[in-house]
Amino acid sequence: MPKQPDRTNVPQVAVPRMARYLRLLQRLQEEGVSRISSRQMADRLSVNAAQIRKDLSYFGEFGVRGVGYDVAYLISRLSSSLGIDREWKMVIIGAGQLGSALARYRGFREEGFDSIAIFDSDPKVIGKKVANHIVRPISEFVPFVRENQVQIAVIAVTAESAAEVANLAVEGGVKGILNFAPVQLKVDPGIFVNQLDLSTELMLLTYHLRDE
Amino acid sequence: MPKQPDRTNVPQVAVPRMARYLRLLQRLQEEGVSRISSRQMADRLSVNAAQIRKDLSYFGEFGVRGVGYDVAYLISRLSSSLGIDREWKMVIIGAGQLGSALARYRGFREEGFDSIAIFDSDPKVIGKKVANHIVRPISEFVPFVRENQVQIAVIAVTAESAAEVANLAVEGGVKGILNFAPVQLKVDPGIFVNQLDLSTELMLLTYHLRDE
DNA sequence: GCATGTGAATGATTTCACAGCT
DNA sequence: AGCTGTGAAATCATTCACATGC
Repeated sequence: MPKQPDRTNVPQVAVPRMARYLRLLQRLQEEGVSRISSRQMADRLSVNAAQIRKDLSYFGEFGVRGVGYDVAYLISRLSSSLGIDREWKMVIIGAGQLGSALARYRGFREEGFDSIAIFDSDPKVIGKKVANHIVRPISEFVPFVRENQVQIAVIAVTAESAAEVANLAVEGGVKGILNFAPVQLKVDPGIFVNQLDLSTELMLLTYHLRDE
Repeated sequence: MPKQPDRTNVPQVAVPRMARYLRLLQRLQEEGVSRISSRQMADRLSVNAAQIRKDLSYFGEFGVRGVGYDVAYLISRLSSSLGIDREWKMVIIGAGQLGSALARYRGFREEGFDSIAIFDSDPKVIGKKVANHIVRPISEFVPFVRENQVQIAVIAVTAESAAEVANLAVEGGVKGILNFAPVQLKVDPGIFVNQLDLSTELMLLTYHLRDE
């Protein structure tokens, strides 16, 4: 009987690494590579080969001993493990600079993330066209999200409005939030929030650079 | 003799947490709070209070026993620990949607990050105005960065051009790179790269949502 | 009494090293 | 011979619990 991978003991930190592996594999496939070893992947990513093998093993046995991994097969299994083997419906809240840029970003659609609407509360912005979507008033948000079974909301509003907007998202039944506003959101358990703060990302640089 | 905090044994993961603490403290200061305990901070951030104290202790002794931390003082010490107690000169490469949005983002300047120029290779974009800067041709990049002692480059170009652009950045003497392109950059040691991939951030959500 | 700062204990993650398969 | 998958060892990080000081 084949061992069933148990998702409960996947280390948190392994998940973003899996995404990086997938990125590399997609690139390799474009380059025409059809088979690869953990060692070769490790060289390209500057990580330890055993770590790659162990990370993959949390999700299943994808390789062949003595041979390596089939690139196409591994892409398909990783995509499935990361949940991007299907389309996700996503809306963007905040049609400012960042929200508009996100709405237009092609990389999302390529990975199965489909921005189906963009919302704002500013009457000056509502009705304008952003990336083949008309900016909708935030008042339409909850019914829209309910009706269209939207699973993901991307919050690109100011720190002041973010908490309020997050409540609407939860009210509408959204299951995951990617939050660019620099505030810690408090949401119901069962709703997953990924907090992304661009200034914080720059601080990671300055921390390392500060005394050179 | 006071113990000197030894930066070599600061856990990697503590650094982004420090940035979160700083964010909270800035917010508390706006709310008029002047003193806080690790417990109160822990409650607001949903983390363990001992972790906050230990993280802070990697950088010094900032609190008073029996009393807590002075918010203004802790902000100043954290800012210094994270290297944002001064202005950083930054340029943006890529004047597409994301690059333009980043150039206009006000949050950067508030934390001391000063975008002093934006570059692109597309003649259709060069010369246009983005957030009070004229988009400059990439050919001017290396001399500009050298002359102005730019320390940080933000890469917001396609995956295809990113490696090339990173080489230019290093050639110009940039010390830190924030890379939004979904490729692993290989740069000289001593240059610090923070890789930020927006699709990957969404995958963190879908991983958790995939079977609900 | 109250809250910090920190060794010591626990827990998590990474790396090693090798059995097992091709 | 070459490479995966994985227990066991080593390393790294978090939490406990309490001495120390206000």
